[in-house]
Amino acid sequence: MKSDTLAATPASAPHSGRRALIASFATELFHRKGYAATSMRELASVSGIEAPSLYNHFSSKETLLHEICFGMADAFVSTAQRIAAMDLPVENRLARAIEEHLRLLFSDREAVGVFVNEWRHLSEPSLQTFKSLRSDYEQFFAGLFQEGMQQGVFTQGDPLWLGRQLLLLMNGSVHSTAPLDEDAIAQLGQRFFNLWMGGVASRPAQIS
Amino acid sequence: MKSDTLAATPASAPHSGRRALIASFATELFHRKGYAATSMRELASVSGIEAPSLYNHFSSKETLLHEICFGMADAFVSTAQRIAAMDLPVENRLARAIEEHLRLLFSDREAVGVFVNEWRHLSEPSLQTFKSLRSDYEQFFAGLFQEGMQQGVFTQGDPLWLGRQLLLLMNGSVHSTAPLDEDAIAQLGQRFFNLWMGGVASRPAQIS
DNA sequence: CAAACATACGAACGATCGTTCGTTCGCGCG
DNA sequence: CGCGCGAACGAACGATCGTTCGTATGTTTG
Repeated sequence: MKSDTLAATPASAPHSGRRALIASFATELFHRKGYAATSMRELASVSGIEAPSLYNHFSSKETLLHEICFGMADAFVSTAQRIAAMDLPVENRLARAIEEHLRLLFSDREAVGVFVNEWRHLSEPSLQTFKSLRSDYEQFFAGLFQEGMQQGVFTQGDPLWLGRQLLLLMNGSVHSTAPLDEDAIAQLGQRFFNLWMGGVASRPAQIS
Repeated sequence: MKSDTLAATPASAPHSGRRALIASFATELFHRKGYAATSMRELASVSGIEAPSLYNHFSSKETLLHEICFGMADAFVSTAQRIAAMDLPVENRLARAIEEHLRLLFSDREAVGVFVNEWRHLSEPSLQTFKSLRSDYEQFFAGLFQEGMQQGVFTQGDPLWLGRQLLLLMNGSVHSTAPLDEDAIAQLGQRFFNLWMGGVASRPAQIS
């Protein structure tokens, strides 16, 4: 019947990246409309199938969110571990951390948007695990600032506060529209690094 | 029957701030769980009434969101206009803008959280109006940076980018747990101002 | 060729959604 | 006293939610 025409397209991609495709559609929807406001039927619609068929690829709606959030979380922490192991001056490690964070961020801005804004819809115990990973990553940045302060490279302050603020700042880039190429990302990293290290004043600030 | 006991409590507050109370409960729920994930029945439950009774005070769920978002938006833009009219050096106006923004932010962190994160669930034409107000506020900060650059007080850069980043940074404080008193807010303002003007480096950054 | 498997489907489940309706009840005002 | 009105309620509406089930079909494997 209609299976000749309808099944033709799916069959043309035997067991190909259909699952990954659905995940990327889900990422876009979760990012643009939010997890709670996205229905499985809508996800199915943009995926070109019916809602029940989604469950041949993912066991639940939350599984989709889980994969997106933990996929990004794992990428961030493993990058952090790689940089932490580098034998470089602390300010260079910070510059590297900024650049790598931005690189990861711009590799999939929508996934990062979900990672940043929708993780709270995870349920236990995943929620606790996620928070733990997130805390690890914050601690990595805090550690850089603390180390820099001990060496006198950075001015004194609350390292954890500085780390969180820096992450907050960079993550804001998920809202930008245009994708950035490799060079533009490196330049943006410089921009963040310079702002963070030197501020915006032409001379040291002097206000009571 | 039960009306003797049930109606007693509501009657004790004749036509008092019931409406405002519901709005504040809604703010807390929208902030903690998100607009889409908050049901009218849950809001009614924490308000101590049944769901249909909510419609004696608000004509729809979105009306609640509308009031919260535009309440904050109006407060922010009117503050901006007040500061813009001040006869002060641009860096002092920036410091004032930071402090007043934080003051407003900490006057109701939950409402700001909704203002920042849940506005996208507004529908047209409110959505366009909101974006316009938001843009006005960003332009106010961008204007400060641009003015500072023309005077040579700030280093050159993209003023709109700087403005958005600064707002992003400050708005992150909605996630902090503890409320801050007047002095603590002023100190935090100084902290932001110093970070923004002078960065974190003990000496000017020097990395290729 | 047949059995097993992956993947799609329509139908439908119970739950919950935002909201409407008709009604009741108590308070304040004439 | 009586009358209206704000504010509450239970019942219920249609819609939509995430998900399950039985089934059909096409591909892969033995």
